[in-house]
Amino acid sequence: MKRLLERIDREILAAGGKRSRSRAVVIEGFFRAREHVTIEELTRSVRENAPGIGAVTVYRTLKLLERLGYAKELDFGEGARRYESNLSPHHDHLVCRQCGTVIEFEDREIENLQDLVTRRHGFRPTAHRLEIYGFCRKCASGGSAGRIR
Amino acid sequence: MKRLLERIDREILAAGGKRSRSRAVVIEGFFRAREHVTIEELTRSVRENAPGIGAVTVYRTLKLLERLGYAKELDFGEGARRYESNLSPHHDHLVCRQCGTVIEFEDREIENLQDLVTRRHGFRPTAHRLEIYGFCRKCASGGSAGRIR
DNA sequence: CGTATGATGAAAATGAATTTCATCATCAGA
DNA sequence: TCTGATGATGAAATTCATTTTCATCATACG
Repeated sequence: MKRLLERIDREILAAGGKRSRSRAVVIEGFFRAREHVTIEELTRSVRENAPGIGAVTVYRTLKLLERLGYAKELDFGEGARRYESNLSPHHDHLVCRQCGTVIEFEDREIENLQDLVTRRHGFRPTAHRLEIYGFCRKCASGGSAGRIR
Repeated sequence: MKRLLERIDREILAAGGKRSRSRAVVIEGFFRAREHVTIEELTRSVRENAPGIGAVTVYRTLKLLERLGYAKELDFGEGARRYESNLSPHHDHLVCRQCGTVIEFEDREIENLQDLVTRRHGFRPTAHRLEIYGFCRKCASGGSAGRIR
């Protein structure tokens, strides 16, 4: 973690930025946070240690991490974005409509087929998003059976 | 088209709704519009014939069509939703980051693999979204080569 | 040190989407 | 055909996430 933070620090410097306490706290908070945090969640957790930090700084810092390639924006259609760390290998998401649980999965074969389709249309792909919405094991079987939200 | 509009009309009546001129205009406009319209686009085009129609009515009518299963919300991360008619069979999207072109594709095999993954995690799927972002043939080859937006 | 400039946070601005509310239109029953 | 209940409408107000502005603070670097 320390190495990572130092590396990001160096990249920011190299890009003409300056160090800042607040930003460091946000970055560390982000990598410690659970996967798929919202700005609001992250702001709240970061403020437990550093109460003064404004939500604006969290917004700005996550945009920065995204530009540097360390964070990825997600949108599960909840009205607010989420961010995940980009350190773990690529994966897609299963999102439970009942309890909100998100399961990550990775499927080489789906990816390969996507590449095929893309190439067939003369497209040069740069990114993709695949989300499957439904009900997780618990919610699908549980009594409150799947009302669609 | 006439049959379709009548059918929707009946469904609205059956659900306790009433007929309305404005709504009829919006619905017909929606089915005539190009795939993947934004509210703003649709409002503008609808107003060419019926100038008085408010954007709110367009919002409400599309929500209604979605509830009835005739429209589907899309989000290509542009800040505003798009809607597409749900009459044509299921498909996914290739979105060009340069010129905005959207190509639709359908791949049974990808769908099958998705079902497999989903089942493997005990999930009961209700919907999914797959979008591949990149550069279309023209933009990938053209001089203004792929700046990422 | 001193200064140029990046970073911050509060408040204001933006912009899509939704809600409110007074008014209008439609349906159903008399 | 009237008439009352209620759904639909559009303008304006509201909401809410995100972005911008701006005065101030902090950092890097000479």
